[in-house]
Amino acid sequence: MVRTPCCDKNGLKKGSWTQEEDKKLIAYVTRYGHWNWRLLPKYAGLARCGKSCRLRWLNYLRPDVKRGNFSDEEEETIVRLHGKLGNRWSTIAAELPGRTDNEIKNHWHTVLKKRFQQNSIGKEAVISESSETLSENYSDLNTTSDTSGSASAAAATATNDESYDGLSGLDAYTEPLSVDFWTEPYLVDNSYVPPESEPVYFSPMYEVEIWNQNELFLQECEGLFQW
DNA sequence: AATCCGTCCAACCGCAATGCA
DNA sequence: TTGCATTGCGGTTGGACGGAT
Repeated sequence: MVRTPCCDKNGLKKGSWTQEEDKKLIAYVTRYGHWNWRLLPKYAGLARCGKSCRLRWLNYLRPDVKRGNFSDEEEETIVRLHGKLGNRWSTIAAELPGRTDNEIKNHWHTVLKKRFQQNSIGKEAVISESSETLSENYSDLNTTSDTSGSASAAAATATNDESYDGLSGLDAYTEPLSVDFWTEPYLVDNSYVPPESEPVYFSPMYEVEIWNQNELFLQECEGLFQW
């Protein structure tokens, strides 16, 4: 979606994720969990590095990721915690269920920071800078939030709704899947023979019958992914 | 209609922290 | 205790998109 797709020196794909890749990742993590991000893409039939898979799952595909605009309460929390903690986005994210550190970081840089800067400029004309603490600036934001930020956020959301956002692709669980999807991981990976030290029972190859007769699994997934 | 420009945000990168043999 | 592997975090990038010109 964003970066130009390319392959690195190891032949691993980079750039935006396709619907098919999302399906594979969701299907694998839902069933087996993320017991080892490094080995996961190999077992899941993905030509991605584990780091990329982890990021995609945590920031976008997890069933509990909240999409859409930030509420006033959420923005207030972000501003307050940022004033207290600084750029500790993961800690801030922990206080906002369903929001990821990446999402919060982006929202801060695109909306809240500007609001904060505008607010600071406005206040400089009235209050001497020396007497004003950073936290006061932040707390001020809570009562002066205008609608411009929300409007732009809403516009961005609308944009996302129209394009492929990965989540619409989760119709994977409501629309019939092709046989290819469930068999492709084996086709991709069948050249890989895990060493004895690796837990082969986490591999789809270990449960071929389940992956081929996936009706029950699909029903389980439908219950988990109701975006 | 075409082009420019600013905004948004998914994804990458590098480094720090943690786990484990 | 040490060194390697893995995970987690924060900064940054750059393409898509929409509005302005």
